[in-house]
Amino acid sequence: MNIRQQLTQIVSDAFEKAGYSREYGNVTGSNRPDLCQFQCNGAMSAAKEYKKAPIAIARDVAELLKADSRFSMVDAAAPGFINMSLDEGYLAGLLNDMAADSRLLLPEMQPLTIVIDYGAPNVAKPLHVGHLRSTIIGDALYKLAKFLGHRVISDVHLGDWGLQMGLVIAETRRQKPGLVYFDPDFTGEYPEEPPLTVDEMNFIYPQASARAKEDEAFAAEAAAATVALQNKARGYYEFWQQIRQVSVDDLKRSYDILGVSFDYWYGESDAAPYIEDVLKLLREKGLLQESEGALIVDVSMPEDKEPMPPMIIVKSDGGDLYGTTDLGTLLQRMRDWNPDEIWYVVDNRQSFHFKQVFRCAGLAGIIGDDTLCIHIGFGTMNGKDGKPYKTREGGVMRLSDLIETVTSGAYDRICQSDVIGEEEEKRKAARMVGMAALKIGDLINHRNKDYIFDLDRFLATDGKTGPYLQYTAVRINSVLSKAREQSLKPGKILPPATDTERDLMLSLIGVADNMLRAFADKAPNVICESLFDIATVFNKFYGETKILTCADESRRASWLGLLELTHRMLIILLDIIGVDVPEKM
RNA sequence: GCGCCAGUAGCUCAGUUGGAUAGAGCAACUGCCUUCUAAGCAGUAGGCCAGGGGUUCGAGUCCCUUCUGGCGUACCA
Repeated sequence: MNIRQQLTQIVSDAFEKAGYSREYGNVTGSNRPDLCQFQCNGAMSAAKEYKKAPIAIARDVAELLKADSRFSMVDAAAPGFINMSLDEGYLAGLLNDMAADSRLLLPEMQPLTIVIDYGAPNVAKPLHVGHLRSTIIGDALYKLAKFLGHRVISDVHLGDWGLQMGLVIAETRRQKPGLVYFDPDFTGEYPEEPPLTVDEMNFIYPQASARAKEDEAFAAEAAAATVALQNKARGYYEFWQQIRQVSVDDLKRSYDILGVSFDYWYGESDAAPYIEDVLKLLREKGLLQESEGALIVDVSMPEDKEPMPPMIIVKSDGGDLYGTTDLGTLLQRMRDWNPDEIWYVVDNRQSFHFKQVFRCAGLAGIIGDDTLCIHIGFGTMNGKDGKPYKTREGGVMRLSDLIETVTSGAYDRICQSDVIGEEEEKRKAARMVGMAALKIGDLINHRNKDYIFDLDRFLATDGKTGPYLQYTAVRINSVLSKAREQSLKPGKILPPATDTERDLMLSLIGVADNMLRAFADKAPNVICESLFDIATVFNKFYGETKILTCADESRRASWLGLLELTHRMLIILLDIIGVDVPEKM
């Protein structure tokens, strides 16, 4: 059990012993660090039930807690706070326990099977800055859930089966009509060479998209090509396989640089074999209706103030929609993995879509009551004008360009100091620092809100940034390796010698609780806050304390032990966020 | 029209589920490197938590309402 849970249990016991319900014993971190380390506000809530002054209840409970040697101080404060601080020997003991426990004193949890869907980067379109969010938020949640002991399955879930594919097919046919894929009389083997390079594809898609907007006939061609593809028409399907592969290879390179990997590279197209069954289920339940030539499902619920528009399952031209493939994918996931939870890490703008899909899946019995589908939405990246981010030229910024900018900024900064000599090591560190700046710059924001994309902030190296966290870890590492050179060994952690050291210890024992909170809220920014909390206190401690030259041997060993634990906590948390730490910087 | 999300320091953002004196970073100003990495530390200044009502011992947080912004709202994803 982590510290907050332990304290909650102790205080709950005291409430019970004093004759009150134990449900009032919840302990939280202190709002007034000048008064105490932990507090319980339950006496004030209990006052109503027991028709008694809150301060009297607080005193009853505090009186019992005072006898507990784990506290150095317990006090009842007006109007009814119970303030507590830990005995320093007990605190040191907790840290030693934590240092010995690979799970950081986290409670045993029932392991869940969780599927994470990263919401469809599109085939044939390069990754742009908007894709950064779903990738790194999803990756952080993936790693967090794994650390907590859950079984997690990630699926990049490519957008490879919708209209965008039809657009590329139609536009390519227009530009390169000679390709064998478009010859209906062709009966031979299709070539092994891909018909398009990534760059050609990245060029063709925007053209197609623009043309479809102004040319109705072309738009119809693209829609027809989409349906043909979904029916696996010969030629189209082989063409699609080729460009999908080219695109996936390119995406894999980008994700490699981001340091993100997926368990499955499924896409919408992999849902195709399940769509028959989805339609069958919907029909059996009598949910499918015809309307204006399309097949729809009414997903309204009595609690809606306004009836929700129906979900379109099959378009009037026979094509499948995003929602249809999502239902198919859901069926696949239930059959293959039977997950407890499915998390969709997708832009907030799609919340309506997911509401429809989840409702429809529930009605059709694709998912049962014991499977929880959650849309983990996030806000859009806006420019300084508050509108969706555009480059100076007016286009979307490609992710690879952003990474390049940030990395070269980090490289310049590294070259300003001389801690790294070798060129190759400089470049390696620059990649790590640049990536840290990028990831922390994004994840520090609460995921749900839109935020201002400010390149300068991503390039900043001081303040609340990724490089600050890395620098803190590098400093600790530097002391520890100097200690090793001098054969100084870390030892048992002793009760704190200074206020700052105590603050550092309190930050460290709070990590487990922060992880649980981050998990409950699906909020990586909580992990970031925990990191900055530790790093800030540590840097203060570092400035105040001469560690290696300390004459008292057991004190020095204790500090080295504390440094090791601090370093380990930083690394664990940074690893969840997806940030590596260089040797030097 | 209806629905969802948001409005907190000059700027960018936190705010532990209703607690005590609302916190960081940036920008500005003042100090600290012959001593374990100064990408650091200490300090100063900066607030009608969009406005108005309500709920209660207690509201940035919950309810109602107005204003402002973003997004969505049957055949894109």
